[in-house]
Amino acid sequence: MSTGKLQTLERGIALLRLVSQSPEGIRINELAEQLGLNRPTAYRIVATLVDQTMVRRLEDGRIVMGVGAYQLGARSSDSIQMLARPVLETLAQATGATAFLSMAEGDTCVVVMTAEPRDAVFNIHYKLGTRHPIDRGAAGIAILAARPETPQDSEDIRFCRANGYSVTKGQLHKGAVGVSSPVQLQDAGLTGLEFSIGVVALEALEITQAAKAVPDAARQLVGALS
Amino acid sequence: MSTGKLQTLERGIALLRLVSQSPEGIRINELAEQLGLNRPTAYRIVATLVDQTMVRRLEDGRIVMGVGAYQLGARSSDSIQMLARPVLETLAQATGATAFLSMAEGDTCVVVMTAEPRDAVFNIHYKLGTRHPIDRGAAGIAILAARPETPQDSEDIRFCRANGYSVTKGQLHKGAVGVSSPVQLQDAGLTGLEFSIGVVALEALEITQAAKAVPDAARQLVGALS
DNA sequence: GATCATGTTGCACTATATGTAACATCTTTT
DNA sequence: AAAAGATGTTACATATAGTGCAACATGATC
Repeated sequence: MSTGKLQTLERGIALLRLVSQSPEGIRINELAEQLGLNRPTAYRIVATLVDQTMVRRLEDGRIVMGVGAYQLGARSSDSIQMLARPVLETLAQATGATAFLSMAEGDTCVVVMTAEPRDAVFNIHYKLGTRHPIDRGAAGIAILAARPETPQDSEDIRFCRANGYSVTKGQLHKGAVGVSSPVQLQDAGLTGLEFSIGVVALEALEITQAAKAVPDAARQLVGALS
Repeated sequence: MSTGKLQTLERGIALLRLVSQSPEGIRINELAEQLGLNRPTAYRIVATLVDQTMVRRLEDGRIVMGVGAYQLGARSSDSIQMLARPVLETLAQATGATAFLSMAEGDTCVVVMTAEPRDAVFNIHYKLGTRHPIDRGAAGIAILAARPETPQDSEDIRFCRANGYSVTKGQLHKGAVGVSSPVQLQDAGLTGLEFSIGVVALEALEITQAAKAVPDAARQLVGALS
């Protein structure tokens, strides 16, 4: 193969992905099978990744993610935030409300980044790192709406799926209104990362306007990340 | 080479590391130079990693971390927390105080995980994701103490470096006492990831006991992560 | 005590990654 | 405006690096 992709590296990353999807750990045999490699090959990839602290082996041989991967992720979040920053700023300006980027983590929804409008007299300060149950608040609803339909989906979720944005009033805080859209990274071939972007404000929020600006911002972000 | 490590994969990870240390992006030429590869080789590695969304290329060619890396990191944090959990639980039980794991992020210090003592009447609830300036509070001080000495180091930092743990009273909250130790991952060959572990309690905290238990927990955690 | 599952190493083969050289753009210099 | 320099990218021949087979080691299961 002259130019093009490096097979060994591709396999290594693929293996890393598989490990990351197995919080309880995964065995070499299973890795080999799932990736269509033979055992020795999988073994060598694992050995290399262990050496680099990207994965670790538990006492019984199971393989789990390592500190190195965590480190890379922490650093790359900076890079992502650099991209998201302008989108959030614009959104905050356009709507006059506090813009946020949230992310699913298990059954909770975490605030990853926020931007506040420059020239508003009052605005909501949405604390970084705040967690809510994923089924409450506009951000979580938007993320749920991006998942495959289920019969138990709430009214809010179905609304969001149909219209491209969620609206919630007072679900997280009395008097607070939120509008949010999923960041559809699946469209860009990314699965397993669930973000939503949106705005939150006092009841004065102009929903009609936000209902345009928010999905727009979501699309922009997908573009920027792909 | 019969057994042993896979060169291509090693190089790929090394490259990924370098990129992660360059928030503003890095050029192929520089990657090649720093890693001792020739340009085509670096190019092929980058092409492969781009394909896997581990890195992205900016319009002008610079290379930055991608969403894939973020994803892996997010997942591996679960795995790390699984390891840290028992250490924190034990620490909380032993001291009767709320135990925490914190991490440096720029010039702030973030609470990553906590454990509360089972049978205490009162205990402090330390909110996940809380951020403080890194130079205030026991956790941040401990992290600073693990860094190379500087002339500007505060009294608290020097104390921690000398004794292996930091003690602060009321720096973050009136009446709250914190004891913390750095998680010395450098010893395990990991650089760039700065954690500290510790406890926080009302003034009643038995500092002598905590001063033993906390550094101990830190050592355990280093062992578990390496 | 035999069979199976899992982790690990040796070895011969060749597919895979490599380095050299060359080409394509795009800047900067003269 | 041509020339020289960066930078990104592709072609091709070579040999090194990765592969698969087979075998061995260990522990679990029957």
